[in-house]
Amino acid sequence: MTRPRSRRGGGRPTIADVARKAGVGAITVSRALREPGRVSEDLRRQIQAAVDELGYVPDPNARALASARAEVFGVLVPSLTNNVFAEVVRGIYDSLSDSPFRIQIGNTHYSGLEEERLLQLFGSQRPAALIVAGIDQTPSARRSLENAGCPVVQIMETGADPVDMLVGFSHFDGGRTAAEHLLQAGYRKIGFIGARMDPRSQRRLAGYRAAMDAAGLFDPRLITTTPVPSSVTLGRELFRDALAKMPTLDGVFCNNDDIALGVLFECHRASIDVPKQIGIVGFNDLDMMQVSFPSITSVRTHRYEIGTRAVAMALAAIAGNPPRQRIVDLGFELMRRESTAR
Amino acid sequence: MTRPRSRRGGGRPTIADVARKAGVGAITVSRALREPGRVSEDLRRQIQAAVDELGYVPDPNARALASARAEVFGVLVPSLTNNVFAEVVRGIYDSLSDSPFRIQIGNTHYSGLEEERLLQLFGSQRPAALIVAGIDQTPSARRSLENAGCPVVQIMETGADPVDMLVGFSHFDGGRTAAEHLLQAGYRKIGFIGARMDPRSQRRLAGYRAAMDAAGLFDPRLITTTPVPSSVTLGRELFRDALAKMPTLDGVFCNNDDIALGVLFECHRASIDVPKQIGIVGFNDLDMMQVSFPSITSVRTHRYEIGTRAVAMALAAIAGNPPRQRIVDLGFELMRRESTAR
DNA sequence: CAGACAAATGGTAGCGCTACCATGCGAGGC
DNA sequence: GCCTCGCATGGTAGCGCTACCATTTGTCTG
Repeated sequence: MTRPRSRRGGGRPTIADVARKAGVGAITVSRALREPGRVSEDLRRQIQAAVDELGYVPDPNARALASARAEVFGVLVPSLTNNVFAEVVRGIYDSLSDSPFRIQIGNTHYSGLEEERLLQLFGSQRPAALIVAGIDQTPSARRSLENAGCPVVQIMETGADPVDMLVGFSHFDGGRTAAEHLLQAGYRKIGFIGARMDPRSQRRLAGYRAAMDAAGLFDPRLITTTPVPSSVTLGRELFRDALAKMPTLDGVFCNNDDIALGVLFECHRASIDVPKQIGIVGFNDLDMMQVSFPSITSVRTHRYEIGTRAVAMALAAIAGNPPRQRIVDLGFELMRRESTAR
Repeated sequence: MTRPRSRRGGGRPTIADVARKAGVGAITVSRALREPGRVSEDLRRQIQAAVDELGYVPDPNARALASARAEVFGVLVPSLTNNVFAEVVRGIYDSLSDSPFRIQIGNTHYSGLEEERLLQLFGSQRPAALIVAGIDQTPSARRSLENAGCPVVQIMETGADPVDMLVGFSHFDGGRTAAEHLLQAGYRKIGFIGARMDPRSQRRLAGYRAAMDAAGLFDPRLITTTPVPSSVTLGRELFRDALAKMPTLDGVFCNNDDIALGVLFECHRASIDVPKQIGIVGFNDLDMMQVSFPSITSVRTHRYEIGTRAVAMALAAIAGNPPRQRIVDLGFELMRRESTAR
C-alpha cells in the first residue's frame, strides 16, 4: 500500500544499511561510532568493517536534527582579510581539523547589526560552541550569546565580564607600552595614527593617551585617525596629514603594522631619517616588520594562539570540564627594533 | 498513550507553531517562506505576522534533511592567511551574504590528500555548490567533484577541461608577461624567486622560462625556489641566496609580492639601487606595491572578482540557468612602476 | 452549463539519525 | 535460590522540515 518512495537521497548508504550488513540494530551502529566504549569489541569490529565496505559517512544534518545539537563551531570575526583575524581563524581551523566539528565563519564587517543578524542565524543551527571577536556586543547580541545554550568564547581582548569565557590581551596596555617605549627612547612629539577605529583601536589609543598624559606631553593635534579601512596606502596618507598638521612630529605609534609600513615608505620617499628624525612603532608584529629597512619596532600579539586557546577552552567545556580559568590573558611583547633605536 | 516527549529542542518555535498561529497548514508556511509566489497575498501576510511574532527561524538541519540538499556552499582553499585566498573568500562571502546560503570553508594546506578528505566530508552534507581552488585535483578528488551532484566551480586558473565551471586567469601568461617586461626594460640576468611552489607557481615559472628561452637568456642557475611557505623574511633570504649563486643578477621576477617586498628591503639594506642595479617584479599586486619606495611593478590579479564571479556562476547554475560560458578568464594586468623603470 | 484545467491549500509519509525506554543476561548479595 | 543491579543491545518514536499527491476552488473553453 505504502510503496517506499524512491530514495530522495540518491542512494548513499544510511545507518540502516550498515546495521543490516553488520547484523545489528541501527542504534548500535550509532553508538559504535559515537561512544565506542559502550559497544563490545566484537560488534565494534564488525560494524567498522561494514562502514568501510559501504563507504558510509554519517549525515550531519540528520544527526543534528535528531540530537538537537550540530557539530559546528560558529565563529564571528569583523574581517576575513585582515591578517590578524586570518591568523586567529587559522588557529581555530588547525585546532579543529581532527575533530568532528565543522566551522562556520561569519563576517560582521565591523557592524553590530550584522553581528546580531549572524548570531540569530547561527543560533538556528544550535552550534556546539561560539567564538566571537570582541567584548563590545550590542545588548541584543549579548543576549543571543547568553541564550545560545553552548559554550561561548570571546576573543582578542581581556575584561572583567565575559559572557562565558574570554581569551586575549589588553589593547590599552599594548598602546601604553608602545607610547612609553617611544618616550623612553627620547621621542617627545609622538603622534597616533589609526585607521578604522574599532573598539580595540580605541583602547590602544586610550593607552597611548594615558602614557602621553602621564608624561605631560599629550596634545589632541597629535592624533590622526579615520574610519576608512586600514591599508599601507592609507598609512602613507595619514602620515602626511599628521606631518602637515604638526611638522615637528618626531615619533608615531601606528595602530597597526600596515599603517606603520606606509609611514616608513613615506619617510623613505621624503628622505626623513628613521629612527633619527622619526621613531616608528607598529602593532601586531607581522612578519615583515623584522625584515623591513630599517626594521620596525612593533607590539607582538599572539593571534594564532588566541585561536587555538579559544578552541581548547570550548572543547573542554563541551566535554563537561569547563576550564577553571575562564579569562585568559595571553599578553603581548614589545619587539624593539631599528625604527626606534635612536 | 503516547505522551508527547518533552521537546528536545528547548522550546524554539517550529513551523507547526507558526502554522497554528496563522491558522494554516504547515506546508503553506513552508511555501510562503521559500516560494512566496505560490501563496496568496493574504496568507503570506498572515504567516509573516506569525513568524515575526514568534521569532521563528527555520531549522537549516531539518530543512537539509527533508529536502536532501543543504543550503551550503563548500569552499576549498589551500590557505586561509595567504592574502590572495583571503580576498577570494571575501568575495565569496560578500556575494552570498544576502542569500540563504551558508559557507563552509575547508583549508587543504596545499595537500591533495587533505583535499580528498575534505571533499568526502563536504559530500556528506549535500552542499548546494562547491568552489575549489585549482585544477590539479587528485584523480580521487576529481571523481568526488564529478559525483557531487551540484554545481562545481574551480577557481584561480584557466584550462580546457574543468569539472564543471572555471574562473581565473593564466599563471603561465602572467609569468611570461612579467619576464618579458623585465627583458624589454633592458634587464638580462633575470632571476626567478619563488616559495612554496604549488602548481600555480610552477606555471608562472614555466611562463618566465618561456620568455627567457625565447630571448636566449635562460640559465637554470637563475632559479631559486623552496618548498617553504612564502613570507617577506623568506624573500630576503632567497634573494641573498640568488645573489650568492649569481652575483651578476640584474633583475628578479618574484613569485609573489611578499617575496618582492623582502627583495626590496634587502636591496635597501645592501645599498643595491632599484631599479638601476636590480629590477623587481612582483605578483598579485597587493596594495603595498604601489606605496613602497620605490614602488614595485607587479602583475595585478582580480582575486575578489574571482570569488564574486564564481558565486554568480554557481547561483545561476543552481537556479537552472547554467552560464553559457563555462570557462571565464578574468585576465591580469601588468602594473608598471618604479622598480623596473630604468 | 458540463468538462477541463490551473491555482491555492492541505495531509501524509518520510528524510537519517538519536533520545528514551525496554529487554535479556550474567554477576553479585543475602 | 531469589532478587537486585549493571551492562550490552534493541525497538519505537520522534527531531522539524519538505516531497509528493490529493483536494478544493475558481476560471475558462466550447
